[in-house]
Amino acid sequence: MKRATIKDVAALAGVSAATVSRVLGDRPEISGETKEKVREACVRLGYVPNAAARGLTGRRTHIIGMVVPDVSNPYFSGMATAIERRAAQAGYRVLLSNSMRNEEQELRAIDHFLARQIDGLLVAAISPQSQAKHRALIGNLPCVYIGVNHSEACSCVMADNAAGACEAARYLLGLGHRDILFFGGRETSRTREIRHRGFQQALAEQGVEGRQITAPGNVGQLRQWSYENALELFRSGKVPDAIFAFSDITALKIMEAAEECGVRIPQDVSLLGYDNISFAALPRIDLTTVSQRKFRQGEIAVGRLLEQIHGRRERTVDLLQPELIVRSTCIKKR
Amino acid sequence: MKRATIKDVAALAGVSAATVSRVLGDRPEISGETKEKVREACVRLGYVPNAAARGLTGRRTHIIGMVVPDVSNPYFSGMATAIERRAAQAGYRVLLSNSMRNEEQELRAIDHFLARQIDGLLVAAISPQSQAKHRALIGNLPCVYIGVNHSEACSCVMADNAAGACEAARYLLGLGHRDILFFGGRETSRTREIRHRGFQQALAEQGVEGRQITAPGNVGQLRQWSYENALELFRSGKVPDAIFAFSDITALKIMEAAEECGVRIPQDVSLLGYDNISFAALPRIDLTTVSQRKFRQGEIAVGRLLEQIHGRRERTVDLLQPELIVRSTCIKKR
DNA sequence: TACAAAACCGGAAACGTTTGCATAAAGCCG
DNA sequence: CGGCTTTATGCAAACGTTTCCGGTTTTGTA
Repeated sequence: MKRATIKDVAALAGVSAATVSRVLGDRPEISGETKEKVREACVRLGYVPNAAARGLTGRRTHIIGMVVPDVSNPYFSGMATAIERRAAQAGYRVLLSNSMRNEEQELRAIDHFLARQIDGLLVAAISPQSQAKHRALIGNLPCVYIGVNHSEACSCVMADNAAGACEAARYLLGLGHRDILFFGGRETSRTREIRHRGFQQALAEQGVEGRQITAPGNVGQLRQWSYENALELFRSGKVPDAIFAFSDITALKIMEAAEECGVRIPQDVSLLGYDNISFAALPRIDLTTVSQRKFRQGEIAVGRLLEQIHGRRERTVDLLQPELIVRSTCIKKR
Repeated sequence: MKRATIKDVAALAGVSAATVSRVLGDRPEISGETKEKVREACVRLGYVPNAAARGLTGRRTHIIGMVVPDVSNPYFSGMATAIERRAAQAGYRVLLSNSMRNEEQELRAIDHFLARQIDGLLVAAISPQSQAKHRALIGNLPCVYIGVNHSEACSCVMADNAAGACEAARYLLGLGHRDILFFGGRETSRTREIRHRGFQQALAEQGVEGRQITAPGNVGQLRQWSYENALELFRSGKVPDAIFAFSDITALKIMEAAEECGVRIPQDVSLLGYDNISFAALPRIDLTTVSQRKFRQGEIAVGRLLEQIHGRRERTVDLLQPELIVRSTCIKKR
């Protein structure tokens, strides 16, 4: 039950392999009649070109690689869907890898992808150190970073985290809160750093000082950490006016801890998230948050990558403006 | 900046290409000394074997294909993570495709995958018709179906949906509910059919009759449909004792509609979901549901697929026992 | 009608591996 | 020390395409 090759098709159609190849490429130099015959032979044999052989002749493989920390995270799974769809439309397939926030795994994945002759790479790097190491491997392979970027030389598409955090913090200030706590995220996370900077800037404008609590870089389960530390916070009694959570997932964990401790949101403390994952919109949650437009990010990233693959080599940077989504977890300070 | 080939390595190490190939395969018939030399040359040149060429020689590509309806659905994204991880551990990469519940896209994806000489295929088929069509394409390529299966001939791993639904329905009956509504899912969905069958069976045991509301097969946004129809249900005033939702996502939409209509859960109506997606565990949601153990499913699926790839050709069927997760959305009937 | 230009197609090399077969060197036995 | 087995390596074919370079045949033009 071996698969038909181009030679089989050629034999059946009574032409040469070269001709078949040209028909498949829909090149102009063959007669309509021959094309017909060849196409017919193709379907008769159920012929499917062998991608490996194609890749070998030095041309496109039509595969792009994508490495993210974890697709089961709604943020990345949303992006992944958008990416896969746009890529498929353009005739590209995507090879997936989860780095699980592990530098070695991230590098190994990229290495494997390179061996596969991928045409381009999309990566959500876990750290600046890690990204720096990619560069050596990648060479001048088309590549765009998604979500975060730590290099002046790389193309990227990301949300303007500083602006988003700034806008959100201003909103909190506008509601009269002054004791605002920035909660969560790994201290090594660049994204956290940027959001925190936007947050600080907004506070500084009003001359108020902010607090923060961050997770050590090496915590395995950030969710777990968030829950435990929120619990501790609420039990300590030093509950702030408002909490600016690093992410929606973090915010959800904070809610959970609050529930546990009898702290009411938003009556006792306002809570603001970041990401606008789908569950934030549920009535029972109804979390005020900032939308990163991950879907759009994915689409743009693929678009930019394809541009690069097709020859455009300048660096591109797309900064999407995040949007504050006001729901019910933040209210005016009494 | 061309990549180094095996010949370059061979030249640098002063051996033949064949020898290099054998070193890479860590074959026993070469001397330790030569191995050293070759390995050294490899790192010096930053050599990475060309996977296309490897695939061409008729051997393994170490790629498996995975097609699911939509990775942004938490059910599949959880499974995808598990799959990718297990596959990576075994040295396999995974090519991802979303069928978006579209038969043509599903088939096209499989076709592309075949052209890529994948070693095996994991698919969550969208319908029996669709799956029947795969069979012709796939031939005897290793393949295991995940989540659903409609063919006696295919290997598969799935949760025992009938048993899960049955157990859940018995639980509802045990709480004293008699007017129980099975809500949601596409009428064309085999999974829905099976869950509904389990549900009916449990009811039949007690001699009670069940109602059901299903979505037409062609609705685009099932979530939207669920929300609207739940709204309609609650507004009609014909609120049942309990609702058995086809999935957690559906249940979430039902909650949303209930909120909107002032119907209280669980005081006015008990609600039970299915899937145990992560958000079901949040205190604000705290949905009673059935766990499908999607993570475990993914792991087993990869395991079975690898077995097939490595030669074992009998059909395997793994039916995981689902687990009822009791939370707070179902209470005793008043 | 003759000849150049187009149009169409085949031959063969090339892509980077793996592997069966051949071969050379080395070790073993008596 | 001569034949024989082992061990270690090289040669070359094969995998399925694409594409360059020509070679026929047809068409157009004078």
